[in-house]
Amino acid sequence: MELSTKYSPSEIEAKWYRYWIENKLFHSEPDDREPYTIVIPPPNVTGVLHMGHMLNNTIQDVLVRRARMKGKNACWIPGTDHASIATEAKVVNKLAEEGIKKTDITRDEFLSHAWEWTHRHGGIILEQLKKLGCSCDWNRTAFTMDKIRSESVIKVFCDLYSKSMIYRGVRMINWDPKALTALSDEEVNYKEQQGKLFFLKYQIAGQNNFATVATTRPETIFGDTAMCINPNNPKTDHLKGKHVIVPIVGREIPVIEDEYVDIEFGTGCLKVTPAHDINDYMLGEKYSLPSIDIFNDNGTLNSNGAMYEGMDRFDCRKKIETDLTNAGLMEKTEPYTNKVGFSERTDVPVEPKLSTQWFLKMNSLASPALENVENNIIKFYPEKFKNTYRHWLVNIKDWCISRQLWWGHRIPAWYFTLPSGENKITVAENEEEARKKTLDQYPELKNTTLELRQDEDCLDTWFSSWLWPISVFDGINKPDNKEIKYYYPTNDLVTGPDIIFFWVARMIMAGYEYRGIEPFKNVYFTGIVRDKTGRKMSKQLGNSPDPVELINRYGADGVRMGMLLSAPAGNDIHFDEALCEQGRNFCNKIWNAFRLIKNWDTDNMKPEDIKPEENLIAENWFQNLIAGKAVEIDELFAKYRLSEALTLIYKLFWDDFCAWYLEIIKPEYGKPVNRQTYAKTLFFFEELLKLLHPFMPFITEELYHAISDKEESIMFVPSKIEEKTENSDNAVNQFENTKEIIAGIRNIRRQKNITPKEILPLYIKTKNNAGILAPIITKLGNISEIKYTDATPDGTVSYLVGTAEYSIPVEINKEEEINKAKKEIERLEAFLKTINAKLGNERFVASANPLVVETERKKQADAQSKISSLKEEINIFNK
RNA sequence: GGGCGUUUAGCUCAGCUGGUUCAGAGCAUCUGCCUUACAAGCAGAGGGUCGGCGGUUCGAAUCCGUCAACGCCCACCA
Repeated sequence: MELSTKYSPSEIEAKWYRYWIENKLFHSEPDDREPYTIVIPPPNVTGVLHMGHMLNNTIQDVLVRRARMKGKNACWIPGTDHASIATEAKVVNKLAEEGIKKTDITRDEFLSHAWEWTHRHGGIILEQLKKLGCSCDWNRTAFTMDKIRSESVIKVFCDLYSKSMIYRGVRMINWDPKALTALSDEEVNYKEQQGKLFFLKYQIAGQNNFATVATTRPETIFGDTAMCINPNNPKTDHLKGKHVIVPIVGREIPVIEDEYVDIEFGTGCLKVTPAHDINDYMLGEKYSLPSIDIFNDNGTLNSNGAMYEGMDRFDCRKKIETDLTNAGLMEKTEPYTNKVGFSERTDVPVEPKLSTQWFLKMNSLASPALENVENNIIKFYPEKFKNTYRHWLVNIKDWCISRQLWWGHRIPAWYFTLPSGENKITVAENEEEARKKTLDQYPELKNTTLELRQDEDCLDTWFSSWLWPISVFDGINKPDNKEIKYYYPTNDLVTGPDIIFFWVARMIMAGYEYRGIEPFKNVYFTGIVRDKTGRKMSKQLGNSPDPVELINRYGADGVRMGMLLSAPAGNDIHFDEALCEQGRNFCNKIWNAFRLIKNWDTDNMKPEDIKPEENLIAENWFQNLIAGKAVEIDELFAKYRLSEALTLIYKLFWDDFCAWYLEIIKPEYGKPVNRQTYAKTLFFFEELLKLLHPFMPFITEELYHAISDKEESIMFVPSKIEEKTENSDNAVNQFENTKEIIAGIRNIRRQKNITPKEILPLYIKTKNNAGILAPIITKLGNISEIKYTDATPDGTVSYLVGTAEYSIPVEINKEEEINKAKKEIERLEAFLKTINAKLGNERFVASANPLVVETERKKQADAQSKISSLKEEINIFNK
């Protein structure tokens, strides 16, 4: 059989993914096996795959495939998120390109455009995940705005409202003047801005004197309803009890006193604008100040802005600076750097604004969420994120859940007016229900034409996401259904720490509120994917590689390995394409190991009675090695140290299996292999493939079938590795020692320019030869014979492994060898000195662990014995 | 301003409750090899006073204090 020396992934990947899907191998149904469940963090429905998704989903797939292989009923639920603000913004832009303004069309028209957009672009990302090899149960694909999920959201809203946990209130919120919506605190990013500090002069009422105020936002003077000073500030004493006049508008406002004002900052006078600053708002509440809103929703000034009405807030700032300067009311300006909040979605400065919004009370939801992370019912990996989590929950504020958007779940609240003229609200799952409820509550409305107007706003996207682990199993609408009972709580959640509040914390809250139990047991926080210079990957920088392009270039297995190698939990990953190359090279190595084994002459295999001794040793060694490694891998998985688990398997395959095991058992060219050895080798190869399968699903499935005829997919085949025994470590250690002996031979060959083909004898001077695996040394060292001697023979170069001395006859430079030995003696003597110091220290011998003392004694003896060997060697040279 | 975290080889990191010759791994680099599985490979080698200073201890990369640099989160003095 002729096989290319290079592994080519593309056809193989397509073939096996098709096979997995056609045979429904990812599909899960409840049965009597133990479930293992992951819900995907739903990506934006119209998004495309980026490197963050690659990392996140590779990790999930590794965990799912590992669980599946361990015999669990693994179920990975895929799906997408409607991403209300982001998607609505995209649709608005698209309509704008066609010359359509959102304000010119009806809600229904807009929504039909949005759905069309969603259907056109939706799900691309899920197709990309398939390329990566993700083993999601695609029959269960969910969408946050499909029927089940929408009904769940509405139901939960009504429920929380009926429990008085949802309320409507006027609050200072972050307003996005571009998206025309309220934002939650978490959706605002603060950035440093170069601006100016303006010193404005307010005339003191009834005097010809002025009080100066320092502000960064002179355009908000129209909303001023007080000036505030610190009662303890002597410099502003003269203002106590006075009134001042707001420039331009000429309105008189009181001077109030509060210690909130920083005496050191600016002039010690603060202008108070309750409608447009969160702190001023609090002052306004405290002193019952009126609140004057001066902005329209789009950030232009309203009629309270006098002659500036209709002007944009930033234009107004410039204009008012000029006007105040001309009027002599601008004392001065200074350059000033401050932090301004920007909308995460539209990147425009947010405007603090008083507005009527819907809120969810968080206190009662927060306490079980906090408690069950603190007590490790839900574990975080890495644990450090518990700190962040705790901090947020302890200082939690009510959640503003309404958004002034159309794309999303419309708030199920209906407004109506009583005959008395009073306005009322009914919250119900639909209009019909609302009508019924309203009429039940107000029988007097029965004979009127009751007009119900539904709230125009939508719910925050996260108000659907927080139900995700429940709603994907329809556990809100049908709390007792078979699926939710079987799959929930899920096992692992894999996500980024940036959404720990948005999503993780709130899912935990919803879990306890609606199921009375945690939604998942472990949370694995991935890092942020950065480029190799440490910059965050972004479209703007253009430093993010296209994941699909990477897969085409290196193969999905190669890319998966590249991602994982650099990704310890919680650390940012510095992504470098070189790692994908390493992954691809590894695939190639596996492929070539397969070629070697596959091409052995199995028709003329030797009968087992002449099985070479070295094969027996190698089989025994590798058997023990893999048993120990399997245990280590389990331990690493238990700690979610996937990158280390992969590295371990990588070295096991490459260094131990290929470089040592296969080299030992490899028959001479064209010669047949021993039958037993062959069977054993196939066994090892298949077990290695199984260990690798969660990380590299495609190549392992391909080779599992190609190496020997198999019916079943590798993904369900449990490991057949025997348990580690007490003798395992001995066998492994003995082999490690042998590797060093062989390395010594190779080293001498290299130093003396002796080709590996030249056969050499090896002399060994040792007190016991029990630890020496002669047949292995003979084969891999290309040694003619091994002779045990009492003294180092003349005309040889020697080296030490442990306490034994090995020598090979070569042409030598005595001077050089003596110097080498002297150097080594020097090193050993220095080492011995530190050990002697330790052992000579009574307090060490008395207080240290006896085992430690024992090893120190052994080190001492070893060093002494090595030194005497070397001295003897020098003597021989000097003869 | 408050909190959290990081700092170990050129790069990315491991080193768990101090003690296994503990200073490690992978990649990169250098040297020699196209040795019939694999040059996307093989065989070797070099490279670090574990961020600085101080302390605890018989013993510190590991524990404590402090300083520095970097990163993240929270708050947001107009």
